[in-house]
Amino acid sequence: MARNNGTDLRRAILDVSRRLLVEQGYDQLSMRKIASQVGCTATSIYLHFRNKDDLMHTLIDEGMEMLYANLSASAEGTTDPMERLERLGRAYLDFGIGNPEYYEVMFLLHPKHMERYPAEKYRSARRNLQIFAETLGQAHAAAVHKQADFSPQIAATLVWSTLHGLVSILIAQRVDVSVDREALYAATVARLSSYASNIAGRSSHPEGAR
Amino acid sequence: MARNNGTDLRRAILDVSRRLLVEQGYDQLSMRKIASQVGCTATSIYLHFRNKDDLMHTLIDEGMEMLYANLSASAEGTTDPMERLERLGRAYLDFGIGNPEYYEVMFLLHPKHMERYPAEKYRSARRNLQIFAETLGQAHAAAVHKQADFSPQIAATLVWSTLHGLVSILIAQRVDVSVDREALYAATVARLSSYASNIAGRSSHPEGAR
Amino acid sequence: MARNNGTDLRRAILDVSRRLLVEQGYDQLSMRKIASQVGCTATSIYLHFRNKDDLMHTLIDEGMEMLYANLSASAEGTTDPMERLERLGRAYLDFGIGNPEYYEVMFLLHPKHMERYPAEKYRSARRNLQIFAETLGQAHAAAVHKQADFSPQIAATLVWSTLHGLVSILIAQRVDVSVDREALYAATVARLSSYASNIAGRSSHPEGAR
Amino acid sequence: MARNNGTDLRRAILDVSRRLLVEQGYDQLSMRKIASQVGCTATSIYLHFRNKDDLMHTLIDEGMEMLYANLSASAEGTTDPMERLERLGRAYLDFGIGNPEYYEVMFLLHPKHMERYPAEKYRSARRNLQIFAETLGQAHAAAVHKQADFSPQIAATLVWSTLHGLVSILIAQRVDVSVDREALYAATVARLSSYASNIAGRSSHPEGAR
DNA sequence: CATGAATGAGCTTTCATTCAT
DNA sequence: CATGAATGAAAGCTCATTCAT
Repeated sequence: MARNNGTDLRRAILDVSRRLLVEQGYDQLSMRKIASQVGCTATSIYLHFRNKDDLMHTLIDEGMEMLYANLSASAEGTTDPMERLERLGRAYLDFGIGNPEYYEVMFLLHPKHMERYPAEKYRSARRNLQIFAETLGQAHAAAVHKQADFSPQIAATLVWSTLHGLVSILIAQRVDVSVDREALYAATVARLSSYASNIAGRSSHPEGAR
Repeated sequence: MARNNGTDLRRAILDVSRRLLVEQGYDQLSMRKIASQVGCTATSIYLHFRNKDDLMHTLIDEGMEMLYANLSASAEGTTDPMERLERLGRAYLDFGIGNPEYYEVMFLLHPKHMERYPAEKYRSARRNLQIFAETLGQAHAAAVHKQADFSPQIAATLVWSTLHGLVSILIAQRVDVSVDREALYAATVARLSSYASNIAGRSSHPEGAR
Repeated sequence: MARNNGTDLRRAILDVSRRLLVEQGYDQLSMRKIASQVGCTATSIYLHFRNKDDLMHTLIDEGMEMLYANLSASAEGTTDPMERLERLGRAYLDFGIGNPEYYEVMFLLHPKHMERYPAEKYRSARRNLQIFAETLGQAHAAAVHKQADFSPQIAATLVWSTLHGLVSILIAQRVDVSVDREALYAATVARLSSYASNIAGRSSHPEGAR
Repeated sequence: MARNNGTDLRRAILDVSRRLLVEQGYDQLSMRKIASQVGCTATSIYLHFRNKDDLMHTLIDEGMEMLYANLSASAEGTTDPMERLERLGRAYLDFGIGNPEYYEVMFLLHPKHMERYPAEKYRSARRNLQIFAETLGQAHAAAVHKQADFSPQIAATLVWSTLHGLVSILIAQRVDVSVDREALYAATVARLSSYASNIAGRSSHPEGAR
């Protein structure tokens, strides 16, 4: 109630918005509700954000940061590319499943709903993709002298697509309850390595196999 | 304005709804907008659909039927499980990319937005999943006498998750324009076979294993 | 479903309307609902009633008839004016409490809601009032040679007002649950005789008696 | 259009609502109509009242306060219970006839139409009933050492029922124009004392008391 | 920096009623 | 005698946003 300054209010608005988003979903989120939870007037929000879109964009940016932080942390302390990759995969899945409504705004919300969000901003996802790409590149480098089937960028996109596929069918509650979540998790993460393999060509199974 | 009969109007409402859905997104879709595009009154829609949910559900049902038809047709004339699997995969991707409007209601819409849609209806997706599961099972049978890492049901879910992942990041326009779509397609479809492999254990990479 | 002729349909509409009225109240009553319960189209109702008001008026008329029948029956077989009066009172209360929604349309509905109901029609209540007035007159005659404080018409209106007062506070659920209904009933009915007394002047507290 | 402050608007909304209520009846009363009469937008009403019910409840509360004030004032300066009772009766009738709009929401509206009005609130009528009960109790005390036929609470309810009966048939315009209003008034008020008598047993018919 | 008041557009849904058949 | 299709009006309510203070 007593607030020091405007920065605090901005912070409070963002925190409340994120919480409401996570708790109630995007289309339950209104300026009025945010204001009432923050303890200010709806009008005050406009002092800190140009409009609702601006607020959402800031939220998305923060979400991307959070995800990036999670991914970075998950990979720390490991240099083995394959282990890194699996850890990154787990971290991504954990983030998505753990913050479903947030994830929804970040990745599932139709751009048409967020018309004024500058297209390039969505590509802040790119940095999150980059961390995968780098790891895949390392795996490629480790396996050496083999031709790639596709570029690291494509490999990273495929990794993402795979992870995103799992996250989103889980979020959307489309998976039959009888299916074991952990099995899906484990299998999905385990398969990520094969994308690295493909960059490196079949050679990454090879020496041992032969 | 002049319309032959009620069936036409019903059809027109469904078509317009789909179009608006993909053009403007779910929460921009209103009975009024539909009506205005169709060229009738909002009230008239209620002559054909009990309410907005009913309209959506019909859309979902139609989509599920279409998808099923596509999948069935794609697999016809092939008995080789691996080829079947790839064809199914292609068909799924084609459907999703080619009918983003349908796909959006069918798989991207959060159930929270469609509260009154009977849970069991979402499982009409199950039939579409089943067709994958059967094919995976055939592959398993073909590769014989090896333990499965996971059940056909899980394998099918993973296949779906993989396909859905690609479809939805494409629909949501989250993929960098510089990335080659066909490469993503090809790589994704090519990987589906590995799910069959895993059901059959590593033996399906036969030569080295033996 | 199979219906003989139009008279039957008219009858069915009225019966269903009355039932719906009793069960769900006036403002839940719509032409559509009636039609659906009757098993015909809303349009068909208009073949038998000019509009909703016309239907309601017919219903009110029937209600008045019912009430009149109840009152008549209740008084049969008694010639003692005082006993007749009490029986009439009971019958009125029973009708009102037993058909609250019906009673509401008949006596509580603001004329503004039923604008086109010819004012004189409301006075079909008059016949119901008349039966009270007659009984009060008989009591007057029995007590003889005393001046009346007010006319039988006024006495009847007062009787009605008293009964209506009780019925309507009960219907409107304004009476505290701790109050014994039967005590209210009994006291109200018992007091009706005093209206007769007043017509007959104080003499009916028979000076001769004391 | 130009308005000093929000209190004025709130007041205006309440006043207009009452007027429209009596002019057109409850179910013709809409937020839009109120707004248009007040000269503001329908939305503005929601700045002062949570919803339509809230508006109605405020109206009821105001009415109850007014009635209580009138009753209190009417009885001031008299200690004789019988005179007090008659004055209270007059005051009640005057209020009802004089403020049919208030009276309608307060006592004629079926709770079904006002679903969300907390049941206990309707019992704010209790305070108004209490003032009758006390006066009846005083009469009982004055007449002493006689058994009551019924409790003061029942007596008060009967008094109310009697008064309400008259008010509501008058408001609903169900009384034949040829009937003299003042006669109804006078007779009704005069009869109230008999309720006190009954509490006190027949002893209040003085001959026994003497 | 913040607010209270107000707005206009929009929402889904229900209604009584009409008209061509 | 009955229908299916359609309508225009209206309902209660929520929304993002603005403006004067």
